[in-house]
Amino acid sequence: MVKKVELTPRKKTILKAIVNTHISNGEPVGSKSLTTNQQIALSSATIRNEMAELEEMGYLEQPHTSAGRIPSEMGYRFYVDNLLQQYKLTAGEIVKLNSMLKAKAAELDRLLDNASRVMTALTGYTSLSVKPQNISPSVIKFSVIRVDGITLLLVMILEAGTVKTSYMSTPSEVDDEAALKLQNVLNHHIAGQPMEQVTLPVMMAAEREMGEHAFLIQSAIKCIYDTISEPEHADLRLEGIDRLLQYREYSDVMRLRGLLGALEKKDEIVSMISGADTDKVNVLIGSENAVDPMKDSTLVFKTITQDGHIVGAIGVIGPCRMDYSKVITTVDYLSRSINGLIGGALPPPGENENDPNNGGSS
Amino acid sequence: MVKKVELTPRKKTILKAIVNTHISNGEPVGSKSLTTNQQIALSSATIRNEMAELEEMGYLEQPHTSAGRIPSEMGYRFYVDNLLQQYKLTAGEIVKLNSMLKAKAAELDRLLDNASRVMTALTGYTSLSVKPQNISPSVIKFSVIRVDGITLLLVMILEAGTVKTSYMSTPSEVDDEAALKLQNVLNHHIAGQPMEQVTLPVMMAAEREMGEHAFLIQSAIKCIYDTISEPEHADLRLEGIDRLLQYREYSDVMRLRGLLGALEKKDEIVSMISGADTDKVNVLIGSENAVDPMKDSTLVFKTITQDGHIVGAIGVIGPCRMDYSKVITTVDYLSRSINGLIGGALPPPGENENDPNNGGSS
DNA sequence: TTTAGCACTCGTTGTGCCGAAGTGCTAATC
DNA sequence: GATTAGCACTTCGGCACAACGAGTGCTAAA
Repeated sequence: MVKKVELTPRKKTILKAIVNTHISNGEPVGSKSLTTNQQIALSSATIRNEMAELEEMGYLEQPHTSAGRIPSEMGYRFYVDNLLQQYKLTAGEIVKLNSMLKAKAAELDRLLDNASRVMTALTGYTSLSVKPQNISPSVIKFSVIRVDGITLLLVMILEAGTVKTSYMSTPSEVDDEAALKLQNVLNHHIAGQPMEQVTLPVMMAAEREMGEHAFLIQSAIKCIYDTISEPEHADLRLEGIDRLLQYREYSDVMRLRGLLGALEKKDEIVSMISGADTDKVNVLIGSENAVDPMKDSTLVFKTITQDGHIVGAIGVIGPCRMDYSKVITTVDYLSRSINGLIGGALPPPGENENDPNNGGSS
Repeated sequence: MVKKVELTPRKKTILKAIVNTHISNGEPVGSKSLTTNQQIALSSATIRNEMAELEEMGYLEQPHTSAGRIPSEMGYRFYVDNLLQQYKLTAGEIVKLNSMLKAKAAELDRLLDNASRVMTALTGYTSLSVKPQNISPSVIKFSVIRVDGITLLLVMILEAGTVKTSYMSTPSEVDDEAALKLQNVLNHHIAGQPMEQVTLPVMMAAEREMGEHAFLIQSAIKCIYDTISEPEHADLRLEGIDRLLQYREYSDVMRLRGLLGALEKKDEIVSMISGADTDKVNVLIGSENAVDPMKDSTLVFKTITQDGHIVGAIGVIGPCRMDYSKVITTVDYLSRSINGLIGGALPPPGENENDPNNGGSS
């Protein structure tokens, strides 16, 4: 049923027009409504024939006999891959984007949240931001701060610059000197290696070096372990959920519920995103999404990387009939900006340089 | 129309029965269906009369002439204040609650998240957790860690034990000694006082003490200021939004959208919660909620306090016909547990001691 | 004071009908 | 051969209408 033939330019024009109008009004588009289109100087009958062929080829679908056509997933895919017109951010939009990012926000957390908010505001879709868990990262540097007699604060600087802190209770009183000692020993023996390699011999060496305060090592290592290897329950945040409801695709309660339920399973989403391409905007249309209740939706996202590691992602979720052009551009712009701000390799995008680089994925 | 008269015991029983059955099935309850109730050995006609009077008094409403009655907001209020039967957490539920809390989680953030999750799981309603912003807290103790030549990490221990960190770029190379110096000076001059009191003279004194590294003070103070006085954009999190959709109250898309939209305005919700009573479970029924789109919903929450300050809150949001008994008990149990864990004055609740202490609020 | 009975109300459900939109196909036209 | 006009056909959505049922209020009897 689906023949893989190159589309004629005319078919492309028609397909593009169909997708565009369907995206904007959500209704099946009929042959007649296309005759008003400037690009297409054809009668409705001709268009009907072309549409029939496009359907034959798999790019269009008909909800029922006497309705217009809507793009199939394959149609959207083709549109995204080949027909997308470049969206140009307006000056106002760029100002909005930048002002959001300029807000004192050196920390990734806050950057992601801000980005999420502005994405929702600009695109009108629900947006998401992800901070994936670090898989047992190693600590670059320790610092031990004595809070009071029996409480220490461990500060851990992790690989990507992330900072974690954790309070640690000590079995007995410790003084500043002991804290400093602990700090030195931790930096000496533990820092720089993944936690799996902190084996018994390593710990014993550390204890030896601690001298009379050896008892601190046990608690400290447990504390470190708990802090950095905690699952961090895959932080996924949604912003603007109410936006979903403006599309009739989600007025079916069961479908909406399914989607929301799926989005609650944050780990799944996060692992999906973590496995994606890091160098482009990923567009997962309909059943390209692994999770079943998302098969009616489209997820557009791009990862944030630092030193080659994925440290997060931002994206947008909405119906398949999505303003791809605008969404992709926005996601791309923001992710580049963030990458730039956190000191990644990519420069922050200039105001005129928007190259979404949207490649297919399925 | 609403006469303030004491209800007869029989009226109470009937009202209670009505609320209970309406809560469980969501439909208007008719006089006949109540005759099967053991507590009420009356004919439907008698019950009808009582119901008519209860409606007269304002406790019940009739969606339309030939439907049963549903509780009015006032009915719910009375139910919550006077008729609520003690819900007894089952052993299994307590296990669930505790296991969630035992998970290594000394940090409030994680505690709140966990609590939220388990609340949703146990009650079946959407739950929320709030971490309000600290209004310009003062730093108890500073620690300065030299990351590399031109980067320092400031660690700030705030009043309630919260730890904040922030990277700070230095204008020129600094060594360990300078970092240590900065730490001492910050602890000496800045620690312990609210940021408003860090005035020019204070800063100058600090700079004087810094000697050749005086230039660090400016950046440091700006950095501190940015970090601790940042609005922290009122952190409100929802868990289990999909749960909302199982109630027919929210199958009306516009209403649902309104509610979700309102919940997106996190600041409003947070400020509402921050202004609430700290020593009991707050129950805001329908129009007792300040925000308009929440007027069809009920919000049950309790604040988490530490040293008398509100440091967070957990709660549940759902339709007015909510399983108040279970929800209130769960929220109370969890909030007490958390208060206990973060070292508040209240002891964590024992397994048999559930005293929700639900007072009216409007 | 309670209850049985009955007329009444009103929402819900199911049915049939009609119009609108849009198609596919055929035959005429360029 | 490609395009177009015309027409019969299909399907959905909305509307009116009737039948039904649940539940009430009221009256009169127990």
